[in-house]
Amino acid sequence: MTTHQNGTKIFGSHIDRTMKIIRQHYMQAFRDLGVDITTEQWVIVDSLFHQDGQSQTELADGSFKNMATVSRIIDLTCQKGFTERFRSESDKRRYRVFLTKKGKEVYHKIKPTVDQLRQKGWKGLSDEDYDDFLRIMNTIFSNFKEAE
Amino acid sequence: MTTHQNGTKIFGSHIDRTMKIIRQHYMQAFRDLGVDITTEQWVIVDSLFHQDGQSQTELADGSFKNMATVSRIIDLTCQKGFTERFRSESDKRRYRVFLTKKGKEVYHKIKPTVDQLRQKGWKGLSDEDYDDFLRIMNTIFSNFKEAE
DNA sequence: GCTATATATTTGCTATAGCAAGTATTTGGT
DNA sequence: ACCAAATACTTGCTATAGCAAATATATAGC
Repeated sequence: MTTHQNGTKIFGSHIDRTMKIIRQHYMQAFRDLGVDITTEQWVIVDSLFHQDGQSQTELADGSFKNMATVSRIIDLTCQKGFTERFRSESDKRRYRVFLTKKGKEVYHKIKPTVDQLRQKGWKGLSDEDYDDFLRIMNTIFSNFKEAE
Repeated sequence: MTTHQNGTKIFGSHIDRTMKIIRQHYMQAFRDLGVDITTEQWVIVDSLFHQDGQSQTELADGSFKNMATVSRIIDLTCQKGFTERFRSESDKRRYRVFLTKKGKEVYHKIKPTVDQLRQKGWKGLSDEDYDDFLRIMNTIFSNFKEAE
């Protein structure tokens, strides 16, 4: 992986490969735990645990996913019995998505492992690094976002 | 997006959303250029431009992709006439993948735009930030990689 | 030279991802 | 109250992604 090239900074490939290995280790950890859930399904379950009854649009915005993608992920979490969909009373276009009892159990089963993975991933890095990390990631994000 | 939570550092979601927006803007730029190519196909074309005749395994390793994924990406770049596959003489299990004339033209057409995107993405960030960025990304990567 | 093992690639399966088009419902303007 | 535009969601299409099993070829150990 070349680091420099006529002054331009290459960042995409580093971000890509880091994201891939994170995903792989999450998947492996969930498999080891014996929970049939993917990382993207976990993101939704985690989001609902902290705020239950979100609409699919809210879930999409919160997880930076496409509405179509969220629609399909929730198809699967519902099939697996982690979530339930109900039409919103006040706006019949919307669903409200809720965690089931099983969904909450899965959350509690997985959460400690997620914390361990986060600590493992950040090992050797400091609080200052975290500030830098957030600033750099948010800057790149905004540089593209603001151009939209 | 919560930044802290009982001391553990959340990094996956930031990396994920940044990677997504990068990909989207690359895709849009390629569409605007009128070139029918995806970001992942671009990665392969770029790699071959710098070292032609790589095997699929080498391309997979260099781009942190799965061999199956690379196999399918190259199916598409061959269909589109950007690349060609030939069986290696010395090892008939392998292919050697080469850029075609069209593939090289596509590279030259796209490269300036890619440089612009890189500069745009890094705007507001310094050379020191780049060192931090590389160190942090590589540390997270290694923290997981070394556990394998 | 044979056989077990390793390597390179493909194919099938499932999931994520984004775009575009379609449906249903709601909202805003008049 | 009515109609146009906006919003929420789904579905079809194509591409990326990883795992596992299958095929073909190469290599190592004997």
